[in-house]
Amino acid sequence: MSDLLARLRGRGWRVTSQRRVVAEVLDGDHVHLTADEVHARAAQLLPEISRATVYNTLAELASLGEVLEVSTDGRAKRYDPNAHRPHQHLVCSNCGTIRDVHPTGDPLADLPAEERFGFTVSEAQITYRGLCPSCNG
Amino acid sequence: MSDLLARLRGRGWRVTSQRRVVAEVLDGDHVHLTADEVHARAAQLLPEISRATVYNTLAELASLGEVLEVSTDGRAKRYDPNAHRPHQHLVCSNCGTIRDVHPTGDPLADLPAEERFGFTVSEAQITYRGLCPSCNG
DNA sequence: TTCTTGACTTGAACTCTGTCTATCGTAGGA
DNA sequence: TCCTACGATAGACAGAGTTCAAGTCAAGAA
Ligand SMILES: [Mn+2]
Ligand SMILES: [Mn+2]
Ligand SMILES: [Zn+2]
Ligand SMILES: [Zn+2]
Repeated sequence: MSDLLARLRGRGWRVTSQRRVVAEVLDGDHVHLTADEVHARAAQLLPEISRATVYNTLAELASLGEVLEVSTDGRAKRYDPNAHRPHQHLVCSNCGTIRDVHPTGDPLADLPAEERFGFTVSEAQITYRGLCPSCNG
Repeated sequence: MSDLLARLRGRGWRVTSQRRVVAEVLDGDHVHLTADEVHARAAQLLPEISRATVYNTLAELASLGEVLEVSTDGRAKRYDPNAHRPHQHLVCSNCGTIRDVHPTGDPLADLPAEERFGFTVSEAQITYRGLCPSCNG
């Protein structure tokens, strides 16, 4: 995420303190925070940052392909900085923990032409569910 | 869906006019309505039906396994009467149309043990995305 | 360095989706 | 036909996200 700010500057973005702290909060592996979680952590670094700015920045980063929007349950969307290596998600049905996983093979290959209804299919999103070690008695 | 009411009666449910119209609205193939869409259609058959009753009934049907809750986007959950044959979903990225699809093979087989992080994995939900014939110029 | 300006940020009101609760109504058994 | 526990209702409430008018400031120009 460190050169993210450089890439954004290259695209003509103003680099503001708000955007810097959002980028900082989104650093790491297996990070899948909700917008309000991002806001809470950003506010520890920059107390006056507003909710609207966090929502705006996350939506912009997502539309540039710099972060992924992940909705595993019907609740709040989660924001994923691991946008440059394709992956899927494994979610604990009990506690909600999310891990990045890398299945073998091409998921699109399993959808035969007669099951495509004339669609141009470009992507397959897989959510694996189960119990994590802590929740699995 | 016609014998649904019989199954519910067998489980000790009271068969009310509200539950009848919800069951009627949920009949058909490739049906994936939101709760408020179900409410709107039910209200054409039974104008005084309330939003709360539709939400309650759908949640109960889902917990009995009679309908599926599907969340393909971060928006409203959709309710799927096709609960007795396992399937996945194909969604148009442009207009949101949803089709039931049946991929070949077992999706769980593609997740190797070293990518399971000690989880007991029981289910894989796949959302295929692309453009439907109408949206694909 | 200072000036200028349009992009960015803010906070509050607003929308959408879903839940809860107190009260009223009725399906179905006695 | 009567009883009553289960179900329905309206409206308040909550969580997630969006919108907007007004104020602020990053960064290029001079
Ligand atoms: Mn991820
Ligand atoms: Mn379906
Ligand atoms: Zn768990
Ligand atoms: Zn379409």
